[in-house]
Amino acid sequence: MVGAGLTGLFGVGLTTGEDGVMGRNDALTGMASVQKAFALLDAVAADERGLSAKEIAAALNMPLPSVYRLLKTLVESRHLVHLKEESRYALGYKLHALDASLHRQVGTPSAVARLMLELHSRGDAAAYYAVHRGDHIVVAHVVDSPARRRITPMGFGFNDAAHATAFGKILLAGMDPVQRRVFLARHGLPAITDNTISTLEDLELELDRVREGGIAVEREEFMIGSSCLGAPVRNAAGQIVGSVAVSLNAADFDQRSAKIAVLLRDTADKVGRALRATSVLPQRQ
Amino acid sequence: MVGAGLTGLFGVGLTTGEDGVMGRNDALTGMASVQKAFALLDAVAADERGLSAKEIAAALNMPLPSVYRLLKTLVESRHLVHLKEESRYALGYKLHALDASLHRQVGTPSAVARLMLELHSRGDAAAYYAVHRGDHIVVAHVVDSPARRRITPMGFGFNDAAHATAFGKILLAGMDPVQRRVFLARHGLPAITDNTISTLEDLELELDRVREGGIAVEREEFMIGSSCLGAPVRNAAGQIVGSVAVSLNAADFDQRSAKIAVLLRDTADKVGRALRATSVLPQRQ
DNA sequence: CGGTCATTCTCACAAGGCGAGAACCGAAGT
DNA sequence: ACTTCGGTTCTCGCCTTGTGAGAATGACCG
Repeated sequence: MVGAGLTGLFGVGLTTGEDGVMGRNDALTGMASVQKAFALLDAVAADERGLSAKEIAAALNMPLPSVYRLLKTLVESRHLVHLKEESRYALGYKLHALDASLHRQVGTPSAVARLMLELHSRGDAAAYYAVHRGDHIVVAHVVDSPARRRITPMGFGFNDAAHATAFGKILLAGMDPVQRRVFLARHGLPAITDNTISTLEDLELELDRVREGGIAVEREEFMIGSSCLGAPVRNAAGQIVGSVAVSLNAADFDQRSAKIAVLLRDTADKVGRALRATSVLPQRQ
Repeated sequence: MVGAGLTGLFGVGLTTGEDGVMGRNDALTGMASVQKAFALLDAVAADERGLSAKEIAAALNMPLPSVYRLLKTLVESRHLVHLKEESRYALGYKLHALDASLHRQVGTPSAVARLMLELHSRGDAAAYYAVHRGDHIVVAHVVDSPARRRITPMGFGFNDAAHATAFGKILLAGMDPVQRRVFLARHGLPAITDNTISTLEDLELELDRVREGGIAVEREEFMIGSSCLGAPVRNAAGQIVGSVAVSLNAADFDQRSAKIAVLLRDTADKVGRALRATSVLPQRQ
């Protein structure tokens, strides 16, 4: 039972005896040792200060020699570091390099980053830039500041609550009906707050409003106390390839949404132009 | 010869024939499959847009089925994503999560982050916070802005040119002689620019000056056109556990170094106090 | 010098990774 | 509808290589 969360990743080999049948029920993907390596990374990442070899062995319940073998490999490749004086293993700097590459691949051209910075200061609000990537919707760039914090769970990366965010609504509104249906079928419409739109009919109506107004509104549908506005970024063909958004607290929202909407549309247009300029032709959906 | 850089990682199995003896000459660290998984990640990371399975197979020269097996595992663990519509594989969001954990582990308490932000704006310069981690010197936090760019290669993470940076000199000055000798033996004193201190004697003299003045100065020793100032952060026992620094362009440096030095000392003291407050007792060297 | 603890080594076993080839699948092309 | 083609998955023996108990090494503490 100990560490079931982690060892569960393997699906076999725990209770090493296990005599029973346990036929081919394991829909497990191969590369057991690779999976273990990543499970180890996760285990180390989970602790604020890193783990000792013994702790890792316990967490993943593997024998110590195996843990050391993995550790050696991971340290050598700089995905882990060995803090010798405290005999602890912690995450290595290679992971930072990989994250930097990830950011490069998700790709916010510097011109767009500048525009978002401008949006942040002129709009006096946390600013977001979201795009399609594969069949996901991802937040590619965020600009916030201590004074204007972003909505915390809405940082860089994959986002699966498109129906409850302004940028998500923009991108959904731009998808063709089939894709949208597939997308929504995969993600469902979980009710994040009491205000979250959670039926397909309501969502389609909302998306119609978005298409008409050219602006997406989200009122405490993702987080109570925060509301967002978003505008579409279009490629040369007029397809929606991205979205620019800001988040405001509920009070600000009522006072400033009109002005913000103008600013957003302006920014979104400029971003579109910037994208067309940098031949980084953004993938259509 | 193709892709030698990557395949070289394995050290075997390239030219698949290879008949010869090929005894136990490989001082290779174990876990071949794990190494391959990470080599694959690197290969994918290297390309701006990600790679197709076939391209990966070519880059690593492995047979296709093996590549697909690895890909499946990595996609499943979210370290890669499969961009189906372009049949490409690119880096996944798990890498961002790992990097976030790395930042947590390197650990800049938010109080310190605030102080650095303040240093950045009051000093009108890019600000750095560096600490010991294991037997490395790492930049734990950087605050810069379009107006006051950091020195580009000096971002978050492991830094191996301590002798050519202000924060490096501070931390070196605080190490005990034995550790310092070991550290310098490992890293050497590469001449990054014409001004880099590159003999042990000169460096020791410089470190004496640092200890006397309580400030480290670096004048275009790391990058022509940029100079830095650094001050020590001490723990309750008075040991140097970190360093606060700023970079300036050469012109600014001459005009403003006196004022900046005062500001730096002040910030470093406050950081020290903040660290003592948050019981995140920083590891001594 | 007798503990404990972290790390590495040894070695025989067999799990599991390997790779050629074929099969499958969906998307054009004709 | 038939074919072609590229991408992806499956099959199936071979044998590399990962495995784990246990012992050895070595640093450090008392």
